[in-house]
Amino acid sequence: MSWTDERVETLKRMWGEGQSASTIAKELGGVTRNAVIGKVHRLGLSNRNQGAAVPEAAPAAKAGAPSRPSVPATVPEFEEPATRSAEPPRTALKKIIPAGQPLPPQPSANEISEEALEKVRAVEKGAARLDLMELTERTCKWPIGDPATPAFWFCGLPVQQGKPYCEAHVSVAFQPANSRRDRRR
DNA sequence: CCCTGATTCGC
DNA sequence: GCGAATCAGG
Repeated sequence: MSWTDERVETLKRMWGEGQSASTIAKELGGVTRNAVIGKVHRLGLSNRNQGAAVPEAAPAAKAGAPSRPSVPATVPEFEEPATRSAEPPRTALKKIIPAGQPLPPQPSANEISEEALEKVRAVEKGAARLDLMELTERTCKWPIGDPATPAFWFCGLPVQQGKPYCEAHVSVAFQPANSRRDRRR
């Protein structure tokens, strides 16, 4: 695969949207996230953040391969804001959750088999208890606890292939239509 | 362990 | 220019 105009444009757009390199790579196909990152740098749009000019004294010397003349490069000068009455709103860029799926709906334990519920309980005791930041495409995204309290985490167990949840949570999240079908009243 | 972007350097 | 390997961090 090569970087056609179209592909570059997609790259620019997605990178601008804050998508991760790996996500972009998947979207484009035929390239790895490394390729995407490399291209991003070559295009000169590496810094999604514009204002962070860190002086950064060269840490130098790694044992293996210091062959860089280490050019300070052009550090764009930045001005100290004269007025600072209040904290800047620090309105961040919209961030997009890396994990593919949106957060799951809370379980409504209506027509779920006792067996499945039991399993879930057992699983939740041994869950990985992951933080939001730690969720990936392969970690169960089932929320446990009250999001408003500190005692809130995500299951985090290995997901079932292609699903956002682990096996136990898949079984309560995706009920077969037949089981809830023909519930007459 | 999974992920993220950053950097280097042979091609 | 390209991107795998590697680095550094979460």
